[in-house]
Amino acid sequence: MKRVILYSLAGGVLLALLKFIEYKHFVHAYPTEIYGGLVAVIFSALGVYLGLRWARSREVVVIQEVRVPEALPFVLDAGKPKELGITPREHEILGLIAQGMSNREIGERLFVSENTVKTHSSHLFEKLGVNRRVQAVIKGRELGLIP
Amino acid sequence: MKRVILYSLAGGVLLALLKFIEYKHFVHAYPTEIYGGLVAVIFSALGVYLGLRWARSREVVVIQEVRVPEALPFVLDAGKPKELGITPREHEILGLIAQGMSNREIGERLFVSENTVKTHSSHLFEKLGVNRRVQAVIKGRELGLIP
DNA sequence: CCGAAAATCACCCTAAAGTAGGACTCGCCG
DNA sequence: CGGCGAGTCCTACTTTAGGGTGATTTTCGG
Repeated sequence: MKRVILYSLAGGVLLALLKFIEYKHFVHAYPTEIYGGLVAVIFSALGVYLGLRWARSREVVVIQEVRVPEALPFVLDAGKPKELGITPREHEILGLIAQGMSNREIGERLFVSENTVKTHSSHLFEKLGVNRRVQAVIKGRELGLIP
Repeated sequence: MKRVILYSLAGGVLLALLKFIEYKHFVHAYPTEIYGGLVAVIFSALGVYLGLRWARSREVVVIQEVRVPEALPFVLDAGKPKELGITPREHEILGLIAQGMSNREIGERLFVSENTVKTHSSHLFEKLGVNRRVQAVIKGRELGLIP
């Protein structure tokens, strides 16, 4: 609102200035049309400037809305693993892979050897039809196996 | 550009109209100040309208990017990479990694050698503070670098 | 035009991941 | 009881990733 008042004042000053100039030089030398055209051009420019200003400040608000990320609720479909023949252990390991853990870390977490994790993940990849862990994560997410 | 021309024409017509009115009624009855003030007001309004129009069309694009949180394929936050010092190429490679591609596949896609892809991904991992590609995908998603 | 950043590629080495096959245990079910 | 699925673990091998260093070329802003 401050801004509006300021601009209004500026417009008034400009208007007064033009009026002053008018009486001193213009009106006596040039026809009224030119004076009118001049005023029109100047105030059009001013108006456009004001319009852009206002809109820009509004745009900031929009960007604020951008910051809100959608938190789509993950519905863990308990039936999905069964359909694909994925065992609970394989499902569990998929979850840990999706968290960026290495096979060794997963083994330590589950108290099994790295080889076991490899076996499980191999079976998992086969069932998901992939051959890399990133792909497994993508596929698992698509199938609703992991959030 | 079409829009600008159209608005210019409209402005011209309005000016002509005012000029016409002026000679018929106004000038003989009221002082020039009032005429000037009228022109100023009208063109200020016109200018504000134009300014808002232009800006609004820009605004709408932003909003539309926001309103599609689920099905956005490659609409990414263009500001984020800069904050983290991530180059366009690194950003691009992050996207391909997130699609489950191997370094070799990425190299073939981008017509560069596998070594180059490795170099980029190493720098990328360093900037993201990770050391595995799955973690890079997670981090990238958290930071809004990838959908 | 210079210099910094970016992009490209190479080489070497290690670690991690993935593939293939076999083997053992355990619990469950017909 | 015998077989089956699940889980565990192994060896051996190949491929993929990742780390480090160094070099050249492009690109771009001052």
